[in-house]
Order: sequence, then C-alpha cells, then structure tokens
Amino acid sequence: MPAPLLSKSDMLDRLMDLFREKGFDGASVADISDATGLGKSSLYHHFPDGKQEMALQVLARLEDQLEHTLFEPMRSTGTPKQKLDRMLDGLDAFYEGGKKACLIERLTASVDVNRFRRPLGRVVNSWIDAVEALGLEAGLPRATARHRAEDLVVRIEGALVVCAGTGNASVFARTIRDLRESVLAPVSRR
Amino acid sequence: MPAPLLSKSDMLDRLMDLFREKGFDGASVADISDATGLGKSSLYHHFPDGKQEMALQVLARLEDQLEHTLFEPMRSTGTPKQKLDRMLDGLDAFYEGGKKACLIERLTASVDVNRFRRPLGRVVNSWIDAVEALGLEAGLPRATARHRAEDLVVRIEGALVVCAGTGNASVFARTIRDLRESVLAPVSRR
DNA sequence: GTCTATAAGCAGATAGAC
DNA sequence: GTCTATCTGCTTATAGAC
Repeated sequence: MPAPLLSKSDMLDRLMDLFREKGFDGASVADISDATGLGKSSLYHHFPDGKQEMALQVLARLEDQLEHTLFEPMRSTGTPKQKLDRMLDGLDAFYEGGKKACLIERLTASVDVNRFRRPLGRVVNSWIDAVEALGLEAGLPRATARHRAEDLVVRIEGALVVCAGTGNASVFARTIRDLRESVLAPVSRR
Repeated sequence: MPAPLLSKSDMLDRLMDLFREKGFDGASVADISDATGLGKSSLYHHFPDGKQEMALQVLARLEDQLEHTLFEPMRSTGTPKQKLDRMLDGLDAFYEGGKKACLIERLTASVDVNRFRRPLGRVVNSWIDAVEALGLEAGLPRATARHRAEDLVVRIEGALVVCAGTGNASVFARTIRDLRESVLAPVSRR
C-alpha cells in the first residue's frame, strides 16, 4: 500500500477552502479530486460515506479551530477587554479581514434545509455564550450581556455576507473596530 | 395554443419561494416543475436560457419589490423617523419576522463566485444609500450616517443568517427593535 | 403555451487491480 | 492508499406533437 500523499489534516484544509469558495453542491467530487490531487477512490477510502461525510468532517475541524482560536482565548487569563480583543484578532485573521466567507453560512445556504443546520446552531450558540460570559465578567447585567453577545455574532455574520456581496472588505474592518468598543461598554442612561 | 396556466408574476413568486428555500443548485428544474405545475418545456418556453435566466428574472423581480416596499417609502413624506419605521415594518413583513431567508444571500452562497454577486452588490448599495440619505436628513454628519446605514444592512443580513441557523427568530425581532432607536439617534460624546 | 419523450452529460459512488 | 475504468441515476436542456 502506497504512502499517503496528503495528511488527513491537509486534506481537510483543502476541502474547507473549496467548500468556502463553492458551497456544498457547487463543489463536485471531481473538483475535490482536483483540489487535493487524489483520485475519487482515494477520497472514498478516507470518507466512506462520501461527500456528505467530507463536509461533516470539515465542519468538525472548523468547530475545533474556532474553539481554539476564538472561544478558548476568551476563557483564559486577562481582563475582559483583553480577551475580547484577542478573540476579535483571531476572527480577523481567520476570515482574512472579510475576504473569506463563513463556511457554515455557505454550507447552510447552499443545500436543502437542515442538512448542516445543527453545526451552525452549535457554533453560534457556543460563541454567544462565550461572549455573554465575558460581558458578565465585565459587570454588565445579564440581559445586556446576552443581547450584545448575540449582536456581535449577528454583525460578524452580516459583515461577511455584505463583504462577499460587495467586495468591500472595509465594512468588515469597521465592524470589528466598533465591536471592540461597544460590546463591553458600560450601560449608559438614555 | 392553450391558455397560460400561470401568470409570469405568479410563476416568479413560486420560483422565489423555491430558491429561497433550496438555493440555486438545490432547486432542480424538476423541483421547479413541481412547484409551478408546469412541464419542463413550458418553463423553457418562458425562460429560453434555462435555470440561470429563471434566477436572474427572480432577482430582478426582487429588486423591484425591495424598491417598492423598502426604498421608496424612505423617499416619501414624513419625518426621517417615520420613514425609517416604515422601512423596518416592510422589512419585518418581507422576511416574516426572520423566518424567511434572504434570497440573494442564498443564491450568492450556494454557487460558484460571481454568478449572482452583481445583484447582491446592487441591492446592498441602494439600500445603504437610501438609509444614509435618511441619516443626513435627520441631521447626522455624513460619515456617521454612512456607517450607521452600512451597519443597518449588516445587522439585518446577519440576523437572517443567525435565525436561519438557530431557528430562533427573536434575534431578528430584537435587531429590528434596536435599529429603530439607534440608526437616527443623535451623536453623543463618549 | 403546454405536453410527452428523449437526448447528452455530469453527478456521486463503486469494483477490483496494484 | 491509490489508481483506472465503470456504473447508475439524475441533471439541464431539447425535439416535435397538439
């Protein structure tokens, strides 16, 4: 048996890029074969359940990456503001300043309902929870912390959609900048 | 020649619903045939360039609808706040409180880049421009008006993605509520 | 303007050699 | 673990009758 041409990890990286670019239905197995340099049979050897399994494994890897680059930094040491900044730095890097799309959004949008809804829901909720905890740590009332956390995720996802549509990445940059100031700001009377 | 079974307008309505639900690749011509009750040949009679043309005509219709239900009300009579509220009411109805997805986002996300990017960019820009004009009318500095307008679109698109992913429409409702207050609020010193 | 029947090609997936 | 060759079914699209 020949040596593997590509580690599983490298495989998943290339698959992630491809799915981010083309969506699920838009990326054919032939495309995947080209992108990885592996024949179809090799792909089916690694992913016996086919394309669906490829997407699910890519999603699992993504959840891991987000956990490490976004959520875990928020639970480590430092002031809430420092931790928020660290998360936003990770985010900016991960999406390359708005130039890369959100994988889960693309997978969810490209196919029939409920196929990848679960992972998107999981990620969104973990993310909101982590930011909410940060807000509580910073002394915000629970409802405020919750709403601002939801708002952060909403604005990031929205900025990615707008940037993908207009090609204008400055909206993503400004959104990140705003969030640095607004998420943990003390509550002010109107 | 038999009488038409469905007006062009009804046809496009059903197509719009279908594309919103399934995305572009996810909706096969057979699905479209089922949804409209028309045979494939009838569909190709109305849309000689096939599925691509169906999507483009649906997008054109959508742009029309948005123009009438969102943008035009913003240019009519009333105070800026009244006009903003009217637009947000139209928006809430159009997306059924967050339960329906954004068509353009789904089309853009489901297929290879640049296929439907142009219309999304057009809609986003018209929308931002109209909200910016409202902000100027309300006495906001130009940069503030611009940024808040971009932010409105970002938050609406983001809320639709989050609601589609989590099934929790309350995020959409709260986003609309926040926007009613924040978009035209006077600039406050920090 | 609609239909039935069908073409041509590509999709995802598999068999079996090495 | 990878390959070449192949299968089956579904995809978009068309031909031609009514």
